[in-house]
Amino acid sequence: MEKSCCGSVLDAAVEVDDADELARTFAALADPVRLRLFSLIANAGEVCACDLLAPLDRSQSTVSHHTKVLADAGLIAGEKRGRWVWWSMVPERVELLRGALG
Amino acid sequence: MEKSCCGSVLDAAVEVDDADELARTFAALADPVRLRLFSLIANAGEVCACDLLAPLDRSQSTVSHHTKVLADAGLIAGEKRGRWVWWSMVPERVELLRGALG
DNA sequence: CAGGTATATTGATGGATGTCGATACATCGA
DNA sequence: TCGATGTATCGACATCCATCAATATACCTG
Repeated sequence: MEKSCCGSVLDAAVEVDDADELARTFAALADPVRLRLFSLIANAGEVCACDLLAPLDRSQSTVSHHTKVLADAGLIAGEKRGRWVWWSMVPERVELLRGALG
Repeated sequence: MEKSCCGSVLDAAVEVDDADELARTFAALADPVRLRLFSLIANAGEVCACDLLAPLDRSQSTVSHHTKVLADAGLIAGEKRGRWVWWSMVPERVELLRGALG
C-alpha cells in the first residue's frame, strides 16, 4: 500500500517506522497531568513555568519532568527569559496529530 | 473557567475529571503496535481478528490484549460472527480526539 | 561576589504496561 | 458428542513511568 501524503492513520496503514514516533507523540498526551499542563499552556498562549505548579498540584521536579516530555514530543517549546522559562504550544505538531486522526 | 462546549484542549482548560478519560483514550493510541492495529482496522473498514496476527507479528494473546485496550477506549468495536470477531473503527470516538486537539 | 530564586537533573520507589505461554471458553464441522 | 479452531483470560516477568526529595545549575539582585 502506498504511503499517504498526509500520514492519516485512517487513510493508509501506518508504517512500522512511523508508528514509533506517532505513538511517542500520543504518549505525551496520555497522562492526565500532562494533558492539563498542555491545556494550560495552549490556552494562555504562553505560561511561565512558575505559574504551573499551583494548578497542577505536583512537585516542582514532577512538573519539570512533564514539560520535558511534552517538549521532547515537540508539542511545546520553552524560551528562557532571565530566571524564568516561558512555555508555548507548537501548533504544527498538534496539527500533525489531528491529521493522523483524519 | 467555564467548560467549553466542544471540549477542546486548546479552547479551555481541561477539567481534572475530563483529563483522566481523555488521557486514557490517548493512551490507547500511545503504543506502536496498537497504532498499526488501529490503522489496519480503520483502513479495511472491518477486519477479522484472525487477519491481524500476521501483519502485527505478535502472539495471539498479545493481539487480543491490544484489541481489548482499544475497545475499552471506545475506539474500535467488535462483532462476533460465528467463530470469528470482526473489528471496526468507531468514528465518533476518533472525532472526539480530533476535537480535543482543535 | 554572595545569597536568593527559578528550573533541571538525579536517584529511589511503587505501580502500570507489553509480552508470552498456558489455559479456559465458545463455536463449528463431522 | 467429540475434536478442531478462533478468541479471551490468567499468571509471570521484564521494562517503563509518575512521583518525590535532594541536589545541581543558571541567573538575578544587592
